[in-house]
Amino acid sequence: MTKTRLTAAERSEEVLQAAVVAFGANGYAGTKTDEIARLAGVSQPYVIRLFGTKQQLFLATTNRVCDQIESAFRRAADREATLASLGESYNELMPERELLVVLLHGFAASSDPAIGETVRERFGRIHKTVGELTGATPEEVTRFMATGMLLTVMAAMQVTGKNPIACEWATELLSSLGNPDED
Amino acid sequence: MTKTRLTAAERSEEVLQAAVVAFGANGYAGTKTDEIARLAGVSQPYVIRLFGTKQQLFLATTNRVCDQIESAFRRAADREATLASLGESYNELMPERELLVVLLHGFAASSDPAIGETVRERFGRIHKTVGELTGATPEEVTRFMATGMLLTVMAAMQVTGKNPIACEWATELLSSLGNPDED
DNA sequence: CCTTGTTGTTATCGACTGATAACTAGCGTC
DNA sequence: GACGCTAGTTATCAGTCGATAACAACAAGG
Repeated sequence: MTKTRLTAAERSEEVLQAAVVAFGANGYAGTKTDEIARLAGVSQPYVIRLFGTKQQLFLATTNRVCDQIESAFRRAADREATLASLGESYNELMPERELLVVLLHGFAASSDPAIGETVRERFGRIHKTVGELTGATPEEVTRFMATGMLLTVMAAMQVTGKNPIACEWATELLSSLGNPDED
Repeated sequence: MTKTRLTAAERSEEVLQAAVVAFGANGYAGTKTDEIARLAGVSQPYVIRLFGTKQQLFLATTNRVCDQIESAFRRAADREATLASLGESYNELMPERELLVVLLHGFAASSDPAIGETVRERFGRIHKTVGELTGATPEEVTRFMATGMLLTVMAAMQVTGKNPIACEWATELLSSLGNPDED
């Protein structure tokens, strides 16, 4: 457990992973840089120096999360280019509940101009990517995104993911997602 | 513009309306009680004394917002008990973008146990209410909620509501909501 | 008009929190 | 094996923010 010295890039990567967890749990305004630092095992000022600003760290975290979501969709489309296939990749994403939830916190922090701009751009990109990957109709893509938002919100409410909070409506709702009348 | 003296209940009501605006704009952690106070035209300590705690004020705000959403749905069902009718009431809710967005901020703040519990309870209630009011199948209700979440997220991103931020994907997405292949 | 209860304010605390500055220490290299 | 560069720390500030306490002003009743 001796202090392992890493390059700035490597350490930034670790901090970014910690940031996903921390921001996912408490959102942009609700997360202190000190908590991220503790999760990453470094000092709080160093976190700031690596990313310049809490805001920039959040933007980096958001972009990283969106990259991961998109690449998960790409991998799924690689196996089978259907909405159903991409939908299954949600389950692949779910275990790390934070991924989706960080995005939700980005939406919530949209009143900050820089965050709003980033988040709109990334959401639009995901929307476009899903359409291109599957060749589905706009209506189908929109419904897919809608379902995704519902799952994201439920993840934020902690009724999905590992050890979810018990909730009758949640289980009922999830089961009614399993059998859509078509697809 | 002389100081109008109100009863505590009346003033609380005004503060609550200000809280909807403020929390809707910046979320739970991102909003300062002082800003709510300024919006309501009273001093910050008085806001605290009326509600005890910032958290309790947020809970009151959340509950009030959910009440308004539910009653909007009830009014819509009173006119016509279909999902399409309830869906139109979204447009009625939209002008005050904040209403939906406050709820989103509640989801985002679910890591706070008290907020999480409240928000889960209220979301489940809305879900149940929609089902009861329309008699739609669980799958239909779920899809309705999913669409609602998508609209809520878009409201948070400021691409809907009065003077929305221009966005190609947003207009495209909204138009594909207008013509679902059935209903 | 004076007392009393309720509305509302000003003053202020104490904890927090992002950011800066200045210093320390490991690692390669000539 | 000193030098220099980059990784990382400790110390600390300056501004914020929720909350408390003490006080002020207004209205109603006797």
